[in-house]
Amino acid sequence: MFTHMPRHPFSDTRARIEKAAIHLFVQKGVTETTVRDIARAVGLSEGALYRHFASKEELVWQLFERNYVDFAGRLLELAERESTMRGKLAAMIRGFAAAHDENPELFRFLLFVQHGQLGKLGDTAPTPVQAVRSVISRGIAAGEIPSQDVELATALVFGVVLEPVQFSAYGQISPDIRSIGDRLVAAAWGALTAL
Amino acid sequence: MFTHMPRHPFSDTRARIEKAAIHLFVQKGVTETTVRDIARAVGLSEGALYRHFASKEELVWQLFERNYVDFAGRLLELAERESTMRGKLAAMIRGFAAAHDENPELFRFLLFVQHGQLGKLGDTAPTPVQAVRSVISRGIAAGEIPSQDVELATALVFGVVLEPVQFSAYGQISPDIRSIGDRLVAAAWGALTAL
Amino acid sequence: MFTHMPRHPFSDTRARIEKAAIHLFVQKGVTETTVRDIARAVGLSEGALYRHFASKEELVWQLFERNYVDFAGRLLELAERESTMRGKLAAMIRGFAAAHDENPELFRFLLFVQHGQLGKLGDTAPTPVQAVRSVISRGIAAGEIPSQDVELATALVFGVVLEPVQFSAYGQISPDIRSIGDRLVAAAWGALTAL
Amino acid sequence: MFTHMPRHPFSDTRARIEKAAIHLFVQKGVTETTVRDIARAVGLSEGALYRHFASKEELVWQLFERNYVDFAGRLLELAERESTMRGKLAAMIRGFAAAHDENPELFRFLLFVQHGQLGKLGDTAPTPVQAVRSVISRGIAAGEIPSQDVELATALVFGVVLEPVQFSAYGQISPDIRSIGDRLVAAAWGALTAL
DNA sequence: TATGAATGAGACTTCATTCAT
DNA sequence: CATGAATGAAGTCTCATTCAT
Repeated sequence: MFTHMPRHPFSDTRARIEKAAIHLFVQKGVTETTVRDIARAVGLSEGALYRHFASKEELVWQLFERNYVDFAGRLLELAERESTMRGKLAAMIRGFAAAHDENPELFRFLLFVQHGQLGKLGDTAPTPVQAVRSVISRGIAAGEIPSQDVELATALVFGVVLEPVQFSAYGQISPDIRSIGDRLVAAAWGALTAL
Repeated sequence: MFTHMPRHPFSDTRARIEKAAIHLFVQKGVTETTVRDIARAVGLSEGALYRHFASKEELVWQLFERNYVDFAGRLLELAERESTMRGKLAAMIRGFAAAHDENPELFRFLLFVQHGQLGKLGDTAPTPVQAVRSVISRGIAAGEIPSQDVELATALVFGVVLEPVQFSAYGQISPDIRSIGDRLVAAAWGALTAL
Repeated sequence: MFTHMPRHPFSDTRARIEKAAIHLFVQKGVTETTVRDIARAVGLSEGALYRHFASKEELVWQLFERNYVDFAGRLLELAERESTMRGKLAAMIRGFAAAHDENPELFRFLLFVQHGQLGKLGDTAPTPVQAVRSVISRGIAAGEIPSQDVELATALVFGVVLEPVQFSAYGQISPDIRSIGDRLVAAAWGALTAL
Repeated sequence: MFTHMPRHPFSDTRARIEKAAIHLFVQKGVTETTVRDIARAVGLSEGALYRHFASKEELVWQLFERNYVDFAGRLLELAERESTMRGKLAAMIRGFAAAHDENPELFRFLLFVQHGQLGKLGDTAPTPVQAVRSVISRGIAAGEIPSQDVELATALVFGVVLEPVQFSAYGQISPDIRSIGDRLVAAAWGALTAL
C-alpha cells in the first residue's frame, strides 16, 4: 500500500547520503572513504552526489558543523534546566550519553573522527567543550567545585565520558552508554573533587 | 686521523626516517602523509626509502608495534616496583606522563593516531590497556578498589590520562604532563572510587 | 481584454537561448561554456534546453551556419549595388563594419570563435571569404587591381578588416568600427595596390 | 650504432612533451586536448607528465610566456639593426615570417591559440604588439608615416601579417611565408600610408 | 514544454611503488 | 645504498545528455 520511492518530491536522497557518509567515515576514516564508496552505499552514481554537495570536503564540513553546533545547543539547554552546577554537569553528561545512544555513529563522527576540525569553527560558535568548561568555571566560582585549573578539569570530564565510548567500540563495554550514566556522573565528579 | 661519519654502519638514516614519519603522521595523519613528504623531510629520494622499509604500511606498522609493546613493557616494569595496587596505578599513570613528555609525538602516534590498529596486535602481546586493566582487576579482588566493571574502570583511567594530553595539543593545557602527574593520579583514583 | 505574453507561439525562448549562447561562447569559448551556463543565463533548466536544440554541438552549428550564410548574402547584395570593383570592395568592407557594430558578439562568434568550422560548410555555400575573393578576382581580371595572388590578396583584405576588430576587443581601439570604415577601405586598397 | 634513448641523463622528455603539446593545442585547441592525448603522443603515462609540469594549465602558460617573450625579444633585436622606421618595420615583418616558417605550430600557438592570454603578461613584459606599436609611433613622430591612430595602425600591420598565416593553414596560400615577405612588407606599408 | 535528479563517460591529478642507472 | 623518471591504479570532480514527473 505504499509507492516505491517518489522520484524527486521531498526526496530523502540528501539524508541518505549523509547517513551513509557518516557510517563510512566512522568505519574507515574520512580520507579512506571514497566518493565512490558513498555513492555505492546510497545506490547512486558518483556524479549524482555532486548535485547534493559541492565537494567531499564540503560534505564532511557540513556534516560536522551543523551537527556539532546542534549538539552544543542541546547540552546548553539541558544545563539550563538545572540550578546547581553539579546538576548542570550531570545533565550534560547524561546528554552526551543520550546523544551517543540515539546515534552512535554520528556521535563518534563528531567527537572522534572530526574533533580535529574544531579549530575551524569560528570562536563564537557554541561547542560542547565550551558548555562544559563554562559550567565548571562557574562551579568553581560558586565554591561547588574545588579550585583548580579549569581547562584541565574540562579535559578530565571529557575523558571520563568519551573514553568509555571509545572502549565500547572495541567490545567489552556495552554500547548502551545511557545505562552507565550514573556511573559516569559519579566518576566525573570524583575526578573533579579528588585533589 | 679524524673520523668522518661512517658511511653505512649503524647509519642513523632509519632513525631519521622514523622520526620524520612520526612527526608527519601526528601532524597530518597517516593517509594524508605521502611517501614523498617523508622523503623530503629526511632529505632523501622517494626510492631510497624503500631500502629501509618494504612499504609505507610496513613502516607504519613497525613504528606502532615496536614502540607500543615497548611502552607496555615499561609500564609493567614500573608497576612491579610497587606493592599496593594504588601504588602500581599511580606509577603507571606517571609512566604515561613521562612517556608523553619524553617524546610527545611518539606518544600521540601510539595512543591517538594508531590506537585503532590495536586489534591487529595478537591477543598475547602485552599492551598498556592490559597492564592497567590487570592492576585494576587485582585491586578490586584485593578490596583496594570498590567492586565494579573492570573494563569501564580501565576506560575511566585512560580517559583521565589521555584527554588532558589531547587538550594540551590544542593549547590551554601545558604540554608538561609530568607536572600534573599528581593531579591525574588523584583524578583517576577519584573516578575509580566514586560510586 | 488585454493580451498576456503568448504562451508558446513564436516564443522568443529560442532567440534568448541563442543570444545567451553567443554571448558566452564569445566570452569564454565554446568548449568552456557548459550547457548549464547557458541554461542559467536564460533562466531555464538544463533539460529544457534540449526541447529547443538536439545537442550543444547542434546549437553551435546552427548558430554558425545560418548566420554565416546570412552574412555572406548581405555582403553579396551590397556588392551587387556597386559597379566598380573598388566600389564593391568598399561596400563589402563597410558591410563588415556594419555587421560588427550591429551585433559585435555575433560578429566575433562568426569570424573568430567559429571560423575554424568553415571547412564544414559544403563547398557550394556562399561565404564572406568567397564574396571578397570573387570581387578581387574580377578586379584583377578587369585591370582595376594589380595582378597578384588572389588568395593572398583576399587574406590581406580580411586582415585589414578583422584585426582592428580583434584589437577593439582589448580596448584602445573604439568598438565603433563603422566610424573607421573609410580608413579600413583605404588601408585595404593600399595593401592591394602596393606592390 | 646508437643507444636506445638514455633513461634520465639530459633526458629530452620535457622538450618532447612541449613539442607534442603545441602540436595538439594548435590542431585541436587547448581545452580539447587532454592530458592523455599529450601523454600518448609522447609515449608516456599520464602520471609521468606531472613530474615535468605541475598542471596542464601550467604547461600551457609556460609554453606561452617563455616563447612569446622570446619572440618579442627577437623582433626588438631585428628592429634595432635598422635605422629608418620603414626599415625597422620591414625587418620585424620579415621576423614574423621567419618565426613562422621555422616553427609554424609554435607561431600559431603563440599568435592565434593563446593570444587571448596576452592580458596575463605583466604590463612590463615586452610583446610583439608593443614592438610594432613603438616603431609605428616613432615613425609617425619622425614624419616617416602619416599621422594616424597608432593603435589602429598597429592592428593593420598585424592583420596584414597574420591573416595570410591563417589562410595558409587552410590551404591555397603557401605555408612558406618568408617567400612572400616582400609582398607583406609592401602591403603593410601600403595600408599605413593610404589615407 | 519545463524541471532537476540521475547517469556515465571521461577529465585532471595524486601517489605508492618499481627500476635502470 | 641512492636517484628520480616512470607506471598504473585510483581518486575527485565535470558535464552533455536522459528521463520520470
